[in-house]
Amino acid sequence: MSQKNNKNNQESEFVEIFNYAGIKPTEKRIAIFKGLKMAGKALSPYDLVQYCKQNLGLTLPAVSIYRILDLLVAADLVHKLDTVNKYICCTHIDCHKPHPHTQFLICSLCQKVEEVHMPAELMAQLSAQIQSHGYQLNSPQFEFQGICTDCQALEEEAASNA
Amino acid sequence: MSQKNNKNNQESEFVEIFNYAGIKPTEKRIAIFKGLKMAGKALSPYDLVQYCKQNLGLTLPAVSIYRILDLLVAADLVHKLDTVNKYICCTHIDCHKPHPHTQFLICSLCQKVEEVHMPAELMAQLSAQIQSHGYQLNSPQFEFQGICTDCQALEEEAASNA
DNA sequence: TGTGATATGTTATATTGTAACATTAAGTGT
DNA sequence: ACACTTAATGTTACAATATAACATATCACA
Repeated sequence: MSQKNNKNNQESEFVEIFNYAGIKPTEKRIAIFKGLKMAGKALSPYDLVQYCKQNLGLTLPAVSIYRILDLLVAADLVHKLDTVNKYICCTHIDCHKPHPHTQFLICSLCQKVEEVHMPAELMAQLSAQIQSHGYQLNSPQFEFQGICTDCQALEEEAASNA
Repeated sequence: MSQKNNKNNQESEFVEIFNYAGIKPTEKRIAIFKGLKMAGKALSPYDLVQYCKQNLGLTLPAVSIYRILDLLVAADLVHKLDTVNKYICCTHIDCHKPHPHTQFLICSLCQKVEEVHMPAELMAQLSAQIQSHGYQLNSPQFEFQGICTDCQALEEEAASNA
């Protein structure tokens, strides 16, 4: 099977995902989604402009990126990380069902993002607490800031040198 | 006791707080801190420019606000809400001791912020979970987005009218 | 009172985000 | 195939946010 076929398979996979999500699979939308998936980390809209230009040879105006990202977020194919104003590809795009609470761990130094799963019970307790204070969660998404293992190691190294 | 004396008492209270926090109690710093306290809600740096001009008759360049806010945050007199890029006065400035985990509930519609206290055990479990994924929390602060009771009511009203 | 350190102001500019409108492309019915 | 409508993207302009580099002012202390 040639590279071209692999590529086409991937493209058609995206088309399928878009169709399932109920949004039209246009060239630009797929490119942005693909870029975000390829990048494997959270990107800002302007990061994506760069990424698409360098890695996909596609020059898009920032405005289009903003618009398309909004669309992808609304379709739940992409998550917006409010704490850092970046976007990340949903890891559940293959399981075609609404997914439960999503928790993101964001490294405040290198900005690496991990989508993790915490015990459902713990998240339920947390939600209950928040609701007991009168707040209704609008999205089942939590973002937590921390320092990832890599950056912890770097920090320790720097400290021992100083 | 005259208004003037009340004001002076308040000012001197601020001076005391600043001294305790180890930062010099300059006029501008106190003004910004006071403004944030008076406002009683989270403000962006540019919001604060407006607020100080209108309510304190003090015109400060945004740059100074940024700088002073950074300082106040470092001194733990003010919290920065990363999710909304706003600042809010710490509610514990009177208790002169390092305070434990702080949780903020932020209304995603009206931006009202409440600093709440959740069960220490729940927060400990949450921290443990986050750390078990290799992330070390850099600040004991959680921000949760939701819709406050007031805005919930407004939404229901709007829905019934439609 | 002079002098170094700290605090604030000025100017300029980078970055991020949106609004208003123009253009292009894609469907739809005849 | 044709005109016609709608959706998608691009262009331009600009508002809002944030920071960098440097200038000036203020304070503390010898």
